[in-house]
Amino acid sequence: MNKPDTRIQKKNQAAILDAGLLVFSQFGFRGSTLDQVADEAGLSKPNLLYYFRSKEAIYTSLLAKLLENWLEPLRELDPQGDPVDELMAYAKRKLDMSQHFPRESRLFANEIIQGAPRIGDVLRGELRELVDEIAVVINGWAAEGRIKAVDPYHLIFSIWALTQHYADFDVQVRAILGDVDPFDGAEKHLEAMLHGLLTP
Amino acid sequence: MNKPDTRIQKKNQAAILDAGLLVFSQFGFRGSTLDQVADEAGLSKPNLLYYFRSKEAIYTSLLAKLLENWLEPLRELDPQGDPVDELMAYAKRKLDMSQHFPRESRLFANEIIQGAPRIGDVLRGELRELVDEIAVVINGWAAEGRIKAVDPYHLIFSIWALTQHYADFDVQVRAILGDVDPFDGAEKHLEAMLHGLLTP
DNA sequence: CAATAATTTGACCAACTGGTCAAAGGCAGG
DNA sequence: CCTGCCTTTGACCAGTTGGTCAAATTATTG
Repeated sequence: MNKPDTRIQKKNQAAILDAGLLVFSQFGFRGSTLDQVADEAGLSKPNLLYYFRSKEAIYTSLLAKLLENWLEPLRELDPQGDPVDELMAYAKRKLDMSQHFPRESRLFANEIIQGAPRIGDVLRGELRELVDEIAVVINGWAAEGRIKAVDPYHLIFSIWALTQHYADFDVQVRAILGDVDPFDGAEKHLEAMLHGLLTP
Repeated sequence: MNKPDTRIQKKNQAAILDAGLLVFSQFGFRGSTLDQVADEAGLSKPNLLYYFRSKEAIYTSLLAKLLENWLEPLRELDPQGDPVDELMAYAKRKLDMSQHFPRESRLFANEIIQGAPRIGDVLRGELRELVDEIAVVINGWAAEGRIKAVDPYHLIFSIWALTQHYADFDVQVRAILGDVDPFDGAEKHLEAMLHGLLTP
């Protein structure tokens, strides 16, 4: 029964999601209006609602897409690889996302700050399980003496915190750095931090 | 001309600011309504507006108070002290704020994510100057060989990022840690991070 | 206790909100 | 060119929003 989307549908749905991402990531769900999204997408409000059932539908559609990209890098972490390399690679992947998809990061941040009303289940379910698995791996590495003993959970938190900071607090970072590109120094600093934390 | 506030004024203004802090920190300025704040404060909406000119006035009043507490710990950093001790003390001060004043942290986060429309000037002015001064101090310490060479700006960012993460992403952190108190491990991890980053 | 000032409220308003709907406009295949 | 479907829109609606105001209520003070 699902007819494949026409060209026009694809284009407009993409435009709406792109506009929604921009608006929702800045003002959060409650602070955003359909008119803002419609303007940004270059469509009329009723036209938006022809493609999406409701404001909520646009938002949850964005969140769903986001969660995939959010969890994926975690899965790519290879227990067989070199500990420092693996964690560094993960951190860099996250930093790249902050650099190239800051709106996604801010959307996520907004949702969490609001209390994660729509993704709390994923956090307590899928995400937690994933992190638990990785914690086991990291503890294993530490037990083998391949890295220093660290709390794996807080290690992961610090990678998240630092990398997402460059997207979520972009305005503040740039206010302080002036013309210097934040991401130049960020990567080196991230390396230094992980190195100091992990290398025996 | 400024008559001192009566008991009733003090009580109600405090109630309004407390309610405003709760509401604004969760939903941001645009996502919050005066009715929410009024309910939370246990006052009627017109009564709110008897004490504050507008929604904006409540919000900016909160931001002003917040900025003081936000900048103060930075000023307490003593260039004469022991580098690692000083930075560690600063980080712990920030972590304590995240633990005991998470709403303030989230209010700040919301404002920044929105693009800091009301405090951009402070960021580019007062905050930037302060950070610049501290950067000089840190660079001095490094030049004297008392700490490893680090980018002082990104060092400060990582302290901010990590400490505020525990307040702003509280829901996510607790979703992952379950019953474990985040702030137990956080302080130790913060120490480990700074130690690894600073100790030669 | 009366008078004055501070506080609280219900009724109200214009603008905005998310959402509906019937009708009109456009576009493909025959 | 016509038919049928996809797309777009203007008009509209009920509920919410920030904010006003005059009147009522409650302190405070001489």
